[in-house]
Amino acid sequence: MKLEKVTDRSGRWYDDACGTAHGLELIGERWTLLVVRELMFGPKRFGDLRASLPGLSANVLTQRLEGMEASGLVVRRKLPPPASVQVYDLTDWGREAEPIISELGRWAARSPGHDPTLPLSPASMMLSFRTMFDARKAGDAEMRLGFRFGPESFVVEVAGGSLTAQRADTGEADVVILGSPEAVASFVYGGGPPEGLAIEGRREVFQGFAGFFELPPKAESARG
Amino acid sequence: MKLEKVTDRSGRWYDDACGTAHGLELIGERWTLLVVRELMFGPKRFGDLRASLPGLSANVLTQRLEGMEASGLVVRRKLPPPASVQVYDLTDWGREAEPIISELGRWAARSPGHDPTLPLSPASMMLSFRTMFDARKAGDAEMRLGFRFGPESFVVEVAGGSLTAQRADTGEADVVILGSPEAVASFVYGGGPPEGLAIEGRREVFQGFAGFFELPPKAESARG
DNA sequence: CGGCATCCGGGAAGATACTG
DNA sequence: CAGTATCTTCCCGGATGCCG
Repeated sequence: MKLEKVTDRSGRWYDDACGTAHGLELIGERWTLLVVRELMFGPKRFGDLRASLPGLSANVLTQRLEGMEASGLVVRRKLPPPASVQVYDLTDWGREAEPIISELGRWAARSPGHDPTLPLSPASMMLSFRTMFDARKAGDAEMRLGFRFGPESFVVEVAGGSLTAQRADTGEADVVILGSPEAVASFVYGGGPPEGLAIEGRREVFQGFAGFFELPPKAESARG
Repeated sequence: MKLEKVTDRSGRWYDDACGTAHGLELIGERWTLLVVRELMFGPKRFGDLRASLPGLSANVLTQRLEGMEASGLVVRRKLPPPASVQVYDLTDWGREAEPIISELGRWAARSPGHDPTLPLSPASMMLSFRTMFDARKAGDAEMRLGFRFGPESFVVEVAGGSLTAQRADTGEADVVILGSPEAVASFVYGGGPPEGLAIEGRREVFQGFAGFFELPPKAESARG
């Protein structure tokens, strides 16, 4: 039976009462944390998850979702008619894993081996805004930006020294940016020109927004 | 050659510019983060690492240490004579992974499936103090506690609403606790009597110290 | 004994093809 | 579209053995 496989973890686990070890048992398997990342802005369908994680094959995704459902990270839900499709969503507790993702990302951005030119999913891009936002640089600026990555759109709001990002319609934004997550990252973090982006509305707002972020310095690798 | 194996990650990696994904490439392999945890309080020898991670076999530990050295997490160092033994130590950057360990532990402690009766290493115990310390509960208390787990000893200091824990001689402590990490955890987090512990010095200081910690409430597993 | 290489069995990951 | 079935490849973990 399938349930046995999910719960029979004989030998493969850490036998360690440390919370960190238990955390690794929950989200330490390959791909699991990236699935959490992709669900962080709301439910997704099986196929959408596959599309945003190109290296992940269908059978492994099935296994991961089963395991995550069994440990209470994820719920499988049917959208109400007329959609009537099945989606996967994080539980409240699963969504509370965001600080882990943030800390991991913040730390790894300092790695000498980090290659920022690889593909980037929309959810990654939005999460990185939350992680890398520098309230000191933003001061008391207030702005609302829309981002459209193909069919997915997000609204990012800066106000009172904090930043929020949500999946939402870009209707009321001061400026709307259309393009790929990679192009947005290259502009905001790379400091280059806004190549490959279509910008509708108050362009200078986006320019100012880009000044609220700075990649941390690379770590020296050979220091003890 | 061996170096090729370490760097040839073709196909097995995430191809994702997100910092989180890169972080998983660095510390996402099985055991890696637990090795970091064990080194968090200072260098250790190969055999000491094995002893504190019972499920980890020698060949896998060798592979992990090689990978961690290659990515700049760990340095291999020879202690000066007369010790003249080889030890592994975290780099500064490697030590900065502590927030990841903390967040993961804090989050996982809320898991319904967490079993706090499993074995616990001294380093885990000390890290959990750093993670779970509640400054509000400590107020302006000041104290210095020594912990002796077999050959390893630590000093924990509470002062000014913050807690520090280091590997150090227990000489100048107000109270010294001798026993197993499991017994300490059971007393501090479980709220039971101090069974299996020998307490030298001001017993009431340890009692008060235990009041500075509280496990967070378990998460509801079936909520979206 | 500490550190590392080698061999082997079991199992997880990845690719592809297939089904409702 | 949402998975399942199958097959291959590679990793994990245990045992053994080699050198200092």
